[in-house]
Amino acid sequence: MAAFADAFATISSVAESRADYRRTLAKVAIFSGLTDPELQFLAERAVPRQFAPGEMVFGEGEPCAGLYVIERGNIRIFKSSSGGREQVLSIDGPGSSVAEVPVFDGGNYPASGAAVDHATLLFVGKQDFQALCLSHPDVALKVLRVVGARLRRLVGIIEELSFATVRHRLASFLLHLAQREGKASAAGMEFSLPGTNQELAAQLGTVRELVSRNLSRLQAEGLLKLEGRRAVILDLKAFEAELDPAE
Amino acid sequence: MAAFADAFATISSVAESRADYRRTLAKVAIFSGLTDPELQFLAERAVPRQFAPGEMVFGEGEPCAGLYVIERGNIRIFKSSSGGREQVLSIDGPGSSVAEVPVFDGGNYPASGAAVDHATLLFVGKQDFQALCLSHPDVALKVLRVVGARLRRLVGIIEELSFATVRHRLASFLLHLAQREGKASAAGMEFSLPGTNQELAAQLGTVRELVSRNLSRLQAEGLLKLEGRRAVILDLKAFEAELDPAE
DNA sequence: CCGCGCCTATGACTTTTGTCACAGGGAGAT
DNA sequence: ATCTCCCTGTGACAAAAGTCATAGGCGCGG
Repeated sequence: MAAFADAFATISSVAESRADYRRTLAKVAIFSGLTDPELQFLAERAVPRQFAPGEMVFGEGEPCAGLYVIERGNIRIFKSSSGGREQVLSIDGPGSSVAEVPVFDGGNYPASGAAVDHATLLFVGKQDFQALCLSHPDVALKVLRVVGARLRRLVGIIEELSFATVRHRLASFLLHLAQREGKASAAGMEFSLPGTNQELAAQLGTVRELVSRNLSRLQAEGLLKLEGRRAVILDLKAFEAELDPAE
Repeated sequence: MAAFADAFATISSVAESRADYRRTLAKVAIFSGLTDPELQFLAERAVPRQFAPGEMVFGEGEPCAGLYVIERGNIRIFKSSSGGREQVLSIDGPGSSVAEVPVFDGGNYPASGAAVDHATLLFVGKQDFQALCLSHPDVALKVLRVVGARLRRLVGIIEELSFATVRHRLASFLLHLAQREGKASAAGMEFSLPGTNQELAAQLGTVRELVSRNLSRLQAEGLLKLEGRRAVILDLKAFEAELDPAE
């Protein structure tokens, strides 16, 4: 009886999950516009996977079996050097897909992926996805749009690494952050720094110490105020001026 | 009579060009596998354009009207900084296509393109190409493969800029060059440096002087021999060893 | 042949970046 | 509480990157 109840619960939770998956998939850019049966087709084949904070989703150089759709949490895509440094390429949140590229060119993962926080992903097999693209040409076009956006971001990173100083990159990062998630307070735009200085450094392509130093310097110059992980941009204009000269 | 002869010559040369275009298009990765009528469709709509060495094909930020297929010559895709520096993203030769990405995401060109030498391109309009992708899903998949390769290259550039020194990048560049176009001579792999030091610097993401200095240094250390624009890698192993430690 | 323009090579210097070492702070576990 | 552990902040230093100025080479047109 207990066994029966367990089995029933499992079946019903599976059915429920599938419906959840379908809802999750429907929200993803590359699958928007698909009909319910098509989503159902994918949902039935999707494999859910849970990740703890910091856990690897895939490693650079590994052969690619399929792509992931983010249901919950955030995934950090990064390169790591033999010296132990990391360079973040992107951080993607719920509704994004990850690793579309290697699915198509047949190569290995060009970079590693790890969960930032506790994350739930749906894995979609390579063959299923390719089949979908062949039967639904507009899906391929949507993937191209998404990959295009990714490519633009990478070009942006190259531009910054090649032309801009760490100070510059930091200022630019903070400004974007403030614009996206900052709240206007009496003093200026207020927001909180994401993650540790180490993680910030990985996104800017530098090391912990330089982030710390440059934050201090911006504060000493009166452009920024820091209180723990809360930051306030005091002089928005000066901050923006920081971006013009050398970019 | 002369007018008639001219007109005839023009007509016949146009017909001939279209056949040429079709042959050119057939060699391009993203169009491989298309049938003759399909190629013909594109060839009839393709617009040929000639470029002098150094001439701009498109500029960063301009709206994108379509993509280019390279018939002859080489195109350099690059970003430029306000300080006058340039960062080369890729150099593509005959049989490659350029600017596929902005065709799909509808955005502007993310970087500039200029002819390296005297170049002949075929311009394919956005709408024609999108229509083709919708009617031939495998074309979209091929585009995805090409774009994927491009993305991988960009990730490689980021990795080098972020983790490797100029010396490192230069050594790596020379090694690749030697492997691709070098001839094994008595002393070692011989090849010629492409373009000026300035152009080399743009590909490595640095400035003229550092290229010059590092070349000298490699020579002083006995790894490399230079005679004008001819270079010989004397110690292949030492050169390869140069790549391991910090990458 | 000479002068001009463009390229290379190189020394001297500045700025930026990165490394190492160490002190202190705060959160959580025992 | 006190002890870890991990994070931050910083000074001192080393290495790399970039700037500026200058000298010299090479090819080309007048």
